[in-house]
Amino acid sequence: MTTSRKHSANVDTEISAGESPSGGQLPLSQRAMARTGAPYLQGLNSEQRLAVETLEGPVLVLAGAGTGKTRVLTTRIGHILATGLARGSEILAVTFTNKAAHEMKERVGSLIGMAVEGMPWLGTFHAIGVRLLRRHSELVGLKSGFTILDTDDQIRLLKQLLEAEKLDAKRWPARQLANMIDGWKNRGLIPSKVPAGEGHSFAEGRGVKLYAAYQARMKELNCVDFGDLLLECLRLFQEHSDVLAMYHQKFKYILVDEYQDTNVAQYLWLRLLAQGTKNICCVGDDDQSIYGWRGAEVENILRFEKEFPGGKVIRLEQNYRSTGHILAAASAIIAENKGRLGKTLRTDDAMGHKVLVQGFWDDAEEARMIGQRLEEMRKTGDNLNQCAILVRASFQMRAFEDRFVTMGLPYRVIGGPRFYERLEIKDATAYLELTVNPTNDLKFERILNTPKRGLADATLQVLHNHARARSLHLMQAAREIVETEELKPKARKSLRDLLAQFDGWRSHVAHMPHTELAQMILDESGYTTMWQQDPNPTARTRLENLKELIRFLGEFETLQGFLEHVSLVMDVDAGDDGERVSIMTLHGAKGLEFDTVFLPGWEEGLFPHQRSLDESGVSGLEEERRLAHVGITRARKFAAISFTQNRRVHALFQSQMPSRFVDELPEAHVEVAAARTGYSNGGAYAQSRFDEPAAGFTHQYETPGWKRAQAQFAQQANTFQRGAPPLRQQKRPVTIDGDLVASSARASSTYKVGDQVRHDKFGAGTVAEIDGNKLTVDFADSGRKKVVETFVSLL
DNA sequence: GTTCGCTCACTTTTT
DNA sequence: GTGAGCGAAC
Repeated sequence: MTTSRKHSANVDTEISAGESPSGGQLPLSQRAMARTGAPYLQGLNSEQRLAVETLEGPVLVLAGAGTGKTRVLTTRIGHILATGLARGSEILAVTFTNKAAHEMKERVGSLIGMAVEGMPWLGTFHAIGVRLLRRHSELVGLKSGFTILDTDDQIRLLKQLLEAEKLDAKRWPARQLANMIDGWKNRGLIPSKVPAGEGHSFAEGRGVKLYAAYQARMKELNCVDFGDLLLECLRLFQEHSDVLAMYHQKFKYILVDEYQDTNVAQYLWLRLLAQGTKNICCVGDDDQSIYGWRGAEVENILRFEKEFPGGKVIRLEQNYRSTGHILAAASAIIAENKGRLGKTLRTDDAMGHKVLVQGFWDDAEEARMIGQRLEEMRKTGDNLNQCAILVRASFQMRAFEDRFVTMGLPYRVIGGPRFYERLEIKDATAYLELTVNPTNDLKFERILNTPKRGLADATLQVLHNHARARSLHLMQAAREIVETEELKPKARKSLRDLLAQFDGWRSHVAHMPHTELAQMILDESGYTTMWQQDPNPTARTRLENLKELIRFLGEFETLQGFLEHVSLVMDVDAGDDGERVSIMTLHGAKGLEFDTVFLPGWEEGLFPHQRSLDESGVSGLEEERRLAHVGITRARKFAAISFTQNRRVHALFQSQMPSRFVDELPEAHVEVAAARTGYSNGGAYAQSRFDEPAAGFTHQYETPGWKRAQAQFAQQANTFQRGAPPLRQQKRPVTIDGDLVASSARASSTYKVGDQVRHDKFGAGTVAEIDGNKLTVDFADSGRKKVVETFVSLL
């Protein structure tokens, strides 16, 4: 490190003075670069610089925690572009998450000052997969407008298949089948390639047959699931060598982020593409591979040199994040693992605080003590945003939430259900999707009777039969059915009304702003009303979410653009401010860092998790250990590990043993928290049972006072967290809100023909027609438009 | 067609 | 202890 700092300093001198002692040792090209100015290379250490500049041939960058992995990746892209070796469109850069893709785009952009559009092939495996498939859909038996199934749709489809096979849904749950199929897809196996015997575990050996049926059905519906986005690409490349050759030509450089998380399918995909230039650079850390359970193969990274002949391995071992003791503790733990490539992290930072190890009586005490510590920190001015509690399993979060609610300590839970996984958001997008694309049967099923309109299973059955007999999609089948006597009058009318509504909405797609159309759809369909009338307190949040959805929709040009995005990008950043402690799982914390990290629940059976040990034995244990390593390395300045003697496991209290990982911590870098009464006899780590007279506390969880506090907090949190609503209502027109009734039902409009109105987007205009809450307005600048009245104001 | 109540399972989670 | 999902009763 020191050498490289000197080194970059030399480059500086060289530019100004034109001479340098080390200048002569540098390759010409690099000296030239330094002269023309390669500011992005400055500040890199020698390892990083090597990783950036080794462009030819396969390279594996083993980037330990906090060693500047993303920096290397983005600088490498910048370097390729700056040296003119390839254009943005000739670089394939893949990540796992959208978040990572975004970050990379942003950082490359600011590094090079280049437009993001210049890198069309920077994205997630799945996003790039879609892109490839859309281009060549016909070659894999799809039509270009194919849709992507989410997990919900997938399960729904599988359920139908199971039903058709007359299999007991209870004995053979669709979810299990879905997992099995996903597993196969992760391994790049199409139905015919599944090893004999594997499907036998499901439904008396019908597993593979069901998989094949599922694939066939998806083709009929012109859709794919997430796994297919890769699998179908593989098939495309394997069966159409000309297409593959084209991409070999195209992609001059390939970069892969988080390589340790790739599954077999992704590996095969990469290998096929890398056969072209062989310039593939994989960045990853075998010590941070924690996704084995969802198909990631650490083997991919361990075997890199074998699989990519001539490949170089570059290790980044200089850690810029954590202080000495923390790094030493993390290193000692991971050193226990056998199957690893091996790295030695080092830091120039001070030793800092030792890692604190502390035992507690139970999870309530654990939460209380951590809460207390956080409170003290807050009082002394520490930023709670820089503090995190990282748990192994989400049920552990509860104790902390309960405690923090009582204390009034602000916190945020990261990793709950994603925005687009919420029921109301899925329902709403289903309506939007159907308006644009009436052939999406799974979405049609989803909303047919939501809100309740008397169109349940019986009706659906009729529609299904008709659709199958005449090979129509459900919406079309419905159209034909309402013309017959097939349905009871009530259902028939209800269905006819629904179809008419969709026709109405569809007629607006072309000329009505899509946010307004979306609002109209949600109002007229009765969906908003459904939640407004729901006495459940969660309904409020759901309405808020719908509002957020409309707002988010506004960030897209068109409805179609939005929907395409939604199927792949499953998250919206809910920008919330205010200082809060983060509570999240260890998995969720990967890639993040905090000044202070609490690691509770280090107990045998919980961490390492029993199930991990049972199901995967030693490799399971090693993955858990990597998780421990990930956890500790999240901390910059302070890490506190704790365990409890007693924990509620399911319903009952269990006596717990400290995790074996606790004993693997190096004595020299750990401080065992001394309980106030002294624990020092016995040799075990502190049991702070006597620490604090727990008496009064245990009961308070049922007291009315506590419940009140909780309710109050929840309310506050609601208004506070969701923040803007009251404010936003004043600033911009209300979209969906508690008091907005299904607006088309409202008899009279507040406007009359001839009124002069203003619209945010279209400017001033004159009302020409009124239809319920929809106005036809002649705008001075934009001509005649249909708009929803809440979007305009009187001039 | 809807609602109620019983049973079951319960680690991690992205796209 | 709790929530989801399914089947049986209204």
